[in-house]
Amino acid sequence: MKPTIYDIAREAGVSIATVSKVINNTGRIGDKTKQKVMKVMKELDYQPSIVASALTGKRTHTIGLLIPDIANPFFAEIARSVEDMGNELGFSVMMCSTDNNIDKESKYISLLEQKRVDGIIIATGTRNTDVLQNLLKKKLPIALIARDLPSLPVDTVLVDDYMGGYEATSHLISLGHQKISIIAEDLKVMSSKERIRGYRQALEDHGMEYDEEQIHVSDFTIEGGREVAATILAENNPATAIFACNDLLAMGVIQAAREIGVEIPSDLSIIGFDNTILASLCDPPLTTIAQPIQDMGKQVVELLVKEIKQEKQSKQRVVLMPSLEVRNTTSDNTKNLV
Amino acid sequence: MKPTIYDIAREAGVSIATVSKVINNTGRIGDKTKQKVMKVMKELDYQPSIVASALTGKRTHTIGLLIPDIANPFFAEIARSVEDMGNELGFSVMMCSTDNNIDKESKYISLLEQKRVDGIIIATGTRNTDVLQNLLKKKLPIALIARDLPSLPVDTVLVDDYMGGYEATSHLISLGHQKISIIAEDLKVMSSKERIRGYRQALEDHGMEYDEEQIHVSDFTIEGGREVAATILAENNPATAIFACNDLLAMGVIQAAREIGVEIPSDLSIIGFDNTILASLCDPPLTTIAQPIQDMGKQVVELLVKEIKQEKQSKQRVVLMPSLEVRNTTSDNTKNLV
DNA sequence: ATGAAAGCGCTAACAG
DNA sequence: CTGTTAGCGCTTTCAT
Repeated sequence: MKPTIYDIAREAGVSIATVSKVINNTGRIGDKTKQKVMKVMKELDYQPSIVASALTGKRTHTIGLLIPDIANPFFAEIARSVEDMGNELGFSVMMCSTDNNIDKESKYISLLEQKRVDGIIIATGTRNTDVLQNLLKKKLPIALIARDLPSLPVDTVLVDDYMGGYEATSHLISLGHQKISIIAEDLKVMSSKERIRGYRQALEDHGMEYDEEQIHVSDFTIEGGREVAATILAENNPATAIFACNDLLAMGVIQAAREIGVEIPSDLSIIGFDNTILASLCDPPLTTIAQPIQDMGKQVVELLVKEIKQEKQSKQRVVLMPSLEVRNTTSDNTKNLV
Repeated sequence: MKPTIYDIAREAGVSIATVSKVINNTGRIGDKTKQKVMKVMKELDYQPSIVASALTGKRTHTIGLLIPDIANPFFAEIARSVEDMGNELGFSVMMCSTDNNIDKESKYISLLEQKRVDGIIIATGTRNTDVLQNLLKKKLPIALIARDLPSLPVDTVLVDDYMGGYEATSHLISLGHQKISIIAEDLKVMSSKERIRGYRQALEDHGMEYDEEQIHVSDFTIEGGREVAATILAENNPATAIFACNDLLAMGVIQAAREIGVEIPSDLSIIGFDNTILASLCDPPLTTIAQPIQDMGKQVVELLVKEIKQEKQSKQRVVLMPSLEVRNTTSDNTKNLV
């Protein structure tokens, strides 16, 4: 069996209270006893049980990370930065892929509560406000990343989606495109709405017409992007540029274009969003709006941990700026220059 | 405060033992009391504390997953399948990215022990046999995925790397390539050795010369692949085909080739290993050796959980077959046909 | 400076 | 069929 605090106490000839104190470096213990206890702990390869410690009201030092899918490069990258920062601050992270499914989400959250995690970071897109509201009531610290729920008083870290949408569209416009389609993820999700708003504003600022018809909705899969793009390209007088609201969608657009022989970027310009590893590897490399993933992950964890340690009273929203990453899927709209 | 078993007991007018029994569905309890208790649990939104339950010797229903990097698509995909299967069997997974760093690995393992995880799945590549040996001694269930440690009696799920190396090389040979380089991950790691052995055997079976000079070593990063490939392509009479031991490496090779104007596949054929999402998205799409990731993840979890539940006595090795996925980075070696 | 003891929320005999 | 009770390993007053 694993040695317990009793074994250490016995072996060191002290009480368990003393051992506990040296473990936690609390109270006052003589230097000799301290050394002695530490020595015994080493010898017996003793590891305090976090489970037992948590039962007495201390933290579990574990946080939950709710994301749509860990196999999605964008979220995998977020997960990595969350894990790194969490680890640095002494927290392990439990991963929960919800597929944006409301049931899975609830189930996972309930599970995390049972396991008494110290806090939860949420990146999933469901508009599951009730469950979150509930968490809030229970005082379970939560923080949002890459996701916005303005109605909820929670720490949030995200990119300025409106700005991103604006920049993406402006880039396309500056290249001479007159008909620009947008493929959004989900009209009900805030970030999606904001990107569309940015798209619209850019159009209007440049005196171009905003046409509802050009708004297409898909999900966050390659397949989804492929299908929608196929529809768009099959139109009579198809758009010469497509703004895909995430890189995965953009991959789908590239595939769809390739399938019907549409050249990128000469026949069709494409811009994505996220700047995942895919953007630099696909063919041709994708022009996209970059999110500062590392920074975002780092900041949510910091916020959440402060919340956990009750080192702060007010909730915060930190909005980071996205940036345009020009690669090879966008170019002058030569067709219209003829 | 969260309601405890005492709250339920009081509210339902029974003892905590009774409540415990209805929670775990053990012992015999009258139907009425059962209903009553369940009703109260619902009303108070009671969730049994897994922490407390674990302290009494029951499982934590949590497993650790040690991988080099969750942001690496191959491991992210593994993680997803592990998470899904784990979830299905009632286990949460804690993610641990070690960067193949021996210290991080030890630290994470120690942490997982403290948190009393029920078992650990290991996919990291360090030859950290001591730590594992230790785990084995402590009877902590562990299982290996995509990784082989023949000296250790542990459940293992992997692909036949030798076969994969053989197929990859044979494919290249069948295309007429006479000079084939291989970029391996780490000569000390079993899977790497096996892939090289397969490469060598294929060469010999086809009456071709095996040349140590053609074995190059890198890591598992794009950058690493790029650098090594640059070296290879800068040789006097460079290889006409490269077998990159993982997809990431292959991405680097593609980049290196592009940088110096070497056409793929006409000037250079490339084959990867893993068949991650990258393989289908890069440009040109990568011919590669596919690992049945879903199946692998599913099977390790099953093995580990059986081990945890002590439903099996003997350790097992399951070796799955890889398969060749032909895409566009390999073609006839036309040069030599001239 | 150190120890005794109560208690965290739950499980598992053992009684009744 | 249900309740009493003794832990599980640790933290935390409160004495000494």
